[in-house]
Amino acid sequence: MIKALTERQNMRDAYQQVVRNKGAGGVDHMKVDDLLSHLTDTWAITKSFLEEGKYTPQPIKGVEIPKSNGKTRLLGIPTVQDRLIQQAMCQVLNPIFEAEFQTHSYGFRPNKSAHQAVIQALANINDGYQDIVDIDLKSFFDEVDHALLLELIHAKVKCPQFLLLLKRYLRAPIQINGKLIRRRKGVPQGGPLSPLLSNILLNELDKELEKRGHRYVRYADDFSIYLKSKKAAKRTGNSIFLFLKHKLKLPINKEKSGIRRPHNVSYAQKWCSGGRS
DNA sequence: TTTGCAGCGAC
RNA sequence: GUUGUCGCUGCAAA
Repeated sequence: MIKALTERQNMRDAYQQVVRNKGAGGVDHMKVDDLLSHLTDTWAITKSFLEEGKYTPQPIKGVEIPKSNGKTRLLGIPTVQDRLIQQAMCQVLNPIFEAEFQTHSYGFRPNKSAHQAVIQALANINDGYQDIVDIDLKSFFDEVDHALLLELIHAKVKCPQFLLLLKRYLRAPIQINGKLIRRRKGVPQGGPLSPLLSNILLNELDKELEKRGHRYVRYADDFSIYLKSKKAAKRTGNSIFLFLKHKLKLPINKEKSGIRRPHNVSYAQKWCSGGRS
């Protein structure tokens, strides 16, 4: 596994992906081949550190940005080198877990869009599932349980070096105005791996919902379950609340969660107007 | 058919 | 200062 990670082609792809984004956050505009040859020695060192489990990620930079609702969100931005390594990790993990993911999860996945999620939501309503349980996970990214996540990945990936590296990325301290702060839970919002990790954890929720035969739609941490009566919706909502709290150790924002009817499907309206339809 | 640039949206 | 994944649109070039 760690070998696949450090393969030259995988690193090349990871580099291109990192550089493709925006101003490339501190990467100078070297050509890929230049960089790779320039990295021959630097990268060899990094590579051996990765393979021997000696690599320690640098702290992530904490940046507060304003959200649309007036509050702020804390980003955790890894260094360019760590973004590159995480991207490479993402590329080897993605195909493994993509095979596991359920069809009604739409966030952060290749060939899946918010628009498709809306179509599915409307289809559920059209089929008579008109009582909708809407659950809002409280600052989901910041609450992810490390042990649980590592356990889920261990089930599919046995390579100890890879798991150690991943653990170190999860535990990397965050630096806010020069102060280093330890992190005991959560995935940094800003790391290339984070969206995939969030799906890996919430895939357990998907599997539970599938097992119970529910109609549902999930887009990242935002999801709804579609039932045929208010009573069933209430019961399911409570049950899933307990599942999330105990099995996945995720707190729920009770004020923003609840049961509603299709005419105020807020997110569908948002997606319809924004994402067209 | 494909690639490069720019922008928009979701979380 | 501002990161990330995914999706879409537009333009340009062969």
